[in-house]
Amino acid sequence: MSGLDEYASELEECVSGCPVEATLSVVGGKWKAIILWRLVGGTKRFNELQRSISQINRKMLTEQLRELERDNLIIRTVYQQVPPKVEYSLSDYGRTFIPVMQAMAEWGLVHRERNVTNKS
Amino acid sequence: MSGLDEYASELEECVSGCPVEATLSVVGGKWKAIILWRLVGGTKRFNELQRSISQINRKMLTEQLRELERDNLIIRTVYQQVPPKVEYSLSDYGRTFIPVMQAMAEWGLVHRERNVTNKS
DNA sequence: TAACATAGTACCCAAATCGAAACTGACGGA
DNA sequence: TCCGTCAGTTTCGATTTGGGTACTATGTTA
Repeated sequence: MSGLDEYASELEECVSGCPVEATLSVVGGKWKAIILWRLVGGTKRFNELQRSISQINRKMLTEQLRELERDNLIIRTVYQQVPPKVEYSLSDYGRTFIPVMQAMAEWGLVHRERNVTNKS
Repeated sequence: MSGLDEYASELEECVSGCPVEATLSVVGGKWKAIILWRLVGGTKRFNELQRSISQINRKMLTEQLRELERDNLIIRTVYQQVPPKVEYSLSDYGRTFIPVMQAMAEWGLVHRERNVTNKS
């Protein structure tokens, strides 16, 4: 209990803004965490990403990638070729987000199981 | 590296839907994680929550709380009093989400520090 | 000569989300 | 009688997000 309380006092205080809110301001929204999670598996090309995230369209994917690049979470590499080739990968900073995504993914698995066995 | 790869193969596969996406479907959006994080500190009344999340208005808070209750993450307790008293607290299931929030909060702290020291 | 591929951009419209403000209801106090 | 409290609901408008279609470049392939 006291361990959790320490966390609470350290992390919960929202004087200079809630830290959870700070995280959401960068990786919130419908797509960013999903995109980053795809990149954990390694460098991906634009169309590769789009195909692996079935519901996203080009415009959305472009926008989200641009914002992630602006916030230094991913690196965009353009190869001067025809047809074009652009690769996206996690930056070192982006990789610091992997533990958060792992926590989310694990919880998501359990959540899905729970919703299969216990439909309430 | 292989430890991470195991995670990747287990968690990244999105055949039955990406687990990160599954998590976002329940606690995604602008407010839910923030509300849940407030409740880690213990039971809160409606107005207490509203005051502690300065940017949220009553309508949004009501909606988000209703959805969190519907998904069994929080418990709503109504006291038959005038003026009304309604308390919100994390359910056992909601508490399983604490590690994810902790990961988010920790990353948020580091992110903020980074943005203070390195304004790029 | 036409089609195909990639990684976009531009434009325009629809839908979901967000938010400010007013309203509610029942009781206690001035 | 009017005001304040709490926990909302209702209404309406604004903002954000999402998405379809067409268009771009250019080298390779049929």
